[in-house]
Amino acid sequence: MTPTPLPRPFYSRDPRRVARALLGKVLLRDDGPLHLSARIVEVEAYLGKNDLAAHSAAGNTARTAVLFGPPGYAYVYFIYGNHYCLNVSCEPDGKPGGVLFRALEPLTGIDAMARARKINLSSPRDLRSLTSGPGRLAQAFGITRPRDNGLDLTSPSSTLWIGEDSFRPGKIQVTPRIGIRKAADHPLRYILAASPFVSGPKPRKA
DNA sequence: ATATCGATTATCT
DNA sequence: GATAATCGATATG
Repeated sequence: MTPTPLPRPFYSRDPRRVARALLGKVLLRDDGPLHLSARIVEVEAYLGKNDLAAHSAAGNTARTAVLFGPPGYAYVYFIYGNHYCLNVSCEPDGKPGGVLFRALEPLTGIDAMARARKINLSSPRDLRSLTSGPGRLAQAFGITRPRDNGLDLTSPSSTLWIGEDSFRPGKIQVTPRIGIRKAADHPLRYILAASPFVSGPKPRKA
């Protein structure tokens, strides 16, 4: 079943509400013959105000302009000299805010994702390593700043967009955000508690 | 199993 | 000049 796109008003609100609502939705790459899709299982909210960890805290610059623009657009940044990470802009035009995609569950195009990640899928059989982590999922989807920053994620005619199908998420868990030094104590990370594709060490039985 | 570290560059101070 | 919304490799228990 093909997902239907999420409209712009979906993103035109507080990033915490967008983050929660995005869990269980689907990220799609449609680029010529390439068709990838994966379910969103882990996200983080970055607030426009009172959030020192957000890139928008440095003001509206060439780098962060998308975060200050209208909602529903891709903000892609480059970090640690190695990795791209994907966000979607939130809040109405003029107000910053965004949601970072931290982990996905691969649905279709798994072989192409493995190729993009340079992972041999046969022996470790570890689907988690494809899209579990913000840098990993960006690599699996071929997301870069030059290609994808500023794309409209509400339009299926974009090569990258977000849709919903009939999936209904189970229990949602909220934790502190990962990998930040500033404002590390706020509970702004949202995960599907039942998903084995959440980033971090492999879940272990109690 | 956890801990530490190098990679490599855009951005900000 | 220092730091960063990370990852993968290596070292150590």
